[in-house]
Amino acid sequence: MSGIPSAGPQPADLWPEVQPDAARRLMLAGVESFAQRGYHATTTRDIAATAGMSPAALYVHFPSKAALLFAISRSGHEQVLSLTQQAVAEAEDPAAAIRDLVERFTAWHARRHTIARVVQYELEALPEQEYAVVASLRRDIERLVRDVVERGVAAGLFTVGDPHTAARAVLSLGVDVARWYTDRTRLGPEELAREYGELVLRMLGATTGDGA
Amino acid sequence: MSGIPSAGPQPADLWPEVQPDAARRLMLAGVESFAQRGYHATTTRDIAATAGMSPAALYVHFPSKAALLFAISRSGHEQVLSLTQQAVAEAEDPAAAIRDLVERFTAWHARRHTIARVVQYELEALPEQEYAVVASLRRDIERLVRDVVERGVAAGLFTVGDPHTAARAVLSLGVDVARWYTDRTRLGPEELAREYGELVLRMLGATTGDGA
DNA sequence: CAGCAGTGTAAGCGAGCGCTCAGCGCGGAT
DNA sequence: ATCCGCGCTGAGCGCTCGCTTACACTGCTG
Repeated sequence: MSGIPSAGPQPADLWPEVQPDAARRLMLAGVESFAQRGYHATTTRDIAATAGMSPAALYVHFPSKAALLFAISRSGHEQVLSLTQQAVAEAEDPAAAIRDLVERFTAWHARRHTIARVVQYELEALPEQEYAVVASLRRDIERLVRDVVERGVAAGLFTVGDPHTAARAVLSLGVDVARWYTDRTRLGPEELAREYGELVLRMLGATTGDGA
Repeated sequence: MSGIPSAGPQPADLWPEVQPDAARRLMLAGVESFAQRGYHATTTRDIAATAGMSPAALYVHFPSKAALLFAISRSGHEQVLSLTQQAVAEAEDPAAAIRDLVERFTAWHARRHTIARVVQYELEALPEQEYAVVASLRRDIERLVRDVVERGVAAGLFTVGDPHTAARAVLSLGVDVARWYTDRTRLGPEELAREYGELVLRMLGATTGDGA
């Protein structure tokens, strides 16, 4: 998969750009802990221990436990937004855009289910200002999907009663993957993604079935 | 606050059978607090204050904060299971069963979105033994849905690649309603439910479209 | 009237929380 | 050789947490 030795379910190449190596290890440890127990049930001692440091080391790199969550959450949301934008930009028509979007969105939530869990389910633990930043990113993602669905309906490619609700359903399907997907799930991220792409296109009443 | 029957978003008739009135008020307060802030971020003082009592009063009716969560979670899961069973029992064929099931499941998660949030997203805060009880209820629900989808495929009513994944998707759609639905959502629970029923039948490639 | 079970409270205990701070080791520049 | 500053630690502060205890009030029973 990755090319670098690695081993274990933890994606080692997640934030290659995050500078002091210890800061990256803390983010990794934070993701692991927040995903497993939730933000509020995780102690700074948990995170530090997972990262192999003393509790005080966290505060050398992050001003607070909440700031660590924010770094993880913002980065994750930016990844999802960018992946969504790419799908829409590269597709030739709304149907292809939706298929590509759902496939990438689903595969990301399955492959990165640990981060995805934090991104999707721990955002309400963020302080007000930080919450506003990720809420804005989330609105961007939602608007993007809604626009594609509406363009598809306008072009006569989709037949749905309420485009707004249909767009919600499309995102719901992908988001919820983060809740139930584990490393032991029978289908791999790409297989699941392809399956979900099919399901969503049918759900939207896409006239184009398969084709190239 | 209450006293008078209903008014407000809080369903006053939720647990009419729960015996000492104060115990029911504590469960109501727990639901409200757990849904808003999450189990771990909620203090026993929060719950008591919302219920209009002193912190110690909680321990007159429940042996622990976790026991209160369990009472809420088990009751919610039992409601969902029973509503799912009814839909399957009363339907004439798998297509009608799925439509009815999705409609009831979705409407419940929308109308009771506060409890649904606790039921779907706070179960991992339960102690091991209590978790096992609700996990068993959840497996029952999943098996029920999977069986209906498989019967539909066997009868040639549905066309899906992988019934197991399709069943997951059906439940996902409904569960995720608890995450995003609010009292300010444009569509009411029943409207949303009907829309979702349509979407799911199309997603499963149901040959029967509408009809009575 | 006494006795008692059921329901509630004020006060506070021990533990663990997020976070701080004085200081230490070590690599690189002087 | 010395010094500086970054990365990190051990110790611990102040606070809030879940929960307990001792006690009070109410209404029912004999």
